[in-house]
Amino acid sequence: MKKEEALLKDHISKHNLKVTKERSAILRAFLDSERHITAEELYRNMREDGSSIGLATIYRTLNLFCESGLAEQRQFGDGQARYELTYNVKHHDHLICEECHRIIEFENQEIEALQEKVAQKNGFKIFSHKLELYGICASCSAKKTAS
Amino acid sequence: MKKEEALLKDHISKHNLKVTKERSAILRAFLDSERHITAEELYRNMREDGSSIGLATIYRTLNLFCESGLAEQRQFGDGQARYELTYNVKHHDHLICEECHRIIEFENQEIEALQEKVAQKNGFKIFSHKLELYGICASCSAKKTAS
DNA sequence: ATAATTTTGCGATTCATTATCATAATCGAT
DNA sequence: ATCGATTATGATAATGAATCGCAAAATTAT
Repeated sequence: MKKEEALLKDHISKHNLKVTKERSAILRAFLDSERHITAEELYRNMREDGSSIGLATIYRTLNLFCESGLAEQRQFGDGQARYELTYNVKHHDHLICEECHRIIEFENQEIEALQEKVAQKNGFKIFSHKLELYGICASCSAKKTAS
Repeated sequence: MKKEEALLKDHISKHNLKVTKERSAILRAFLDSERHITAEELYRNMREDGSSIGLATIYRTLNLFCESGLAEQRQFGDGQARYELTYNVKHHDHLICEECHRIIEFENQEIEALQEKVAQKNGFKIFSHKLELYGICASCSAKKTAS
């Protein structure tokens, strides 16, 4: 059993929930899918593979993944929530190309440390943060100057 | 005439738009209101003061403010867009208390510089960024440990 | 003032997400 | 394995924020 599956089952048993074939199937599909997927995209992917799981269940299950600590929900400003596996994944932030919508992950320990400093100065204890850099990537930039 | 009003009128005349009493009233109310206001809040504030301007017009006008460079729209993850005066206001980021929803603004030049460095390393040109620190403020923290 | 154009308010509409509810599946105890 | 209690599911309705369409009203250039 994969450790992601074990984590989910642990959360399920601790909260009097139930292991269902739908939840197992959605977890498998989620782990297989590209990062930063939306509920709709995951729904369509699974339908194409013959699944008959409903969209509401996808939403419910993705929320369950977030509650269990497997995943996190992100809002990149396009109106749809995106879900990302975060269990056993190093923390990182995002660079987003507004042209081709490519998402690059990065981590920067110096920035994290400075954030802590800012929080401390303001008497805050940080639980989470969101750092997103929006711009244009090298290849889109090249395409633009070419045209 | 305030410089905010002048900026808006400049944008209006450059785009063959029209100065209306609604737009002027919304601008006045917006400048008077607390920062990070939602369209609904601004709508309710104005209604309470006897305005009969419709909600759709508030939305349209706040978008106009953003297009004119007066304001910016922000998403703090509670599902409603918030609007903030940014014209003639120094750039800053946000600390958000998840307990009392207080929003503190801060600026940190070191972090900004590091962001540029990250972008450069990845071949990106940054247009904008979003840095939000979510946590609990000192007074809420004190209340919690007291109870 | 007139005509051309833009704006407004209202209600209808969209879109993502959640709630409802009847039926089905799961799980622990027998 | 079966039963009973509880939770999960799928379909659809409902929600809430934001936008759209349209007829009527307001604005601007002439």
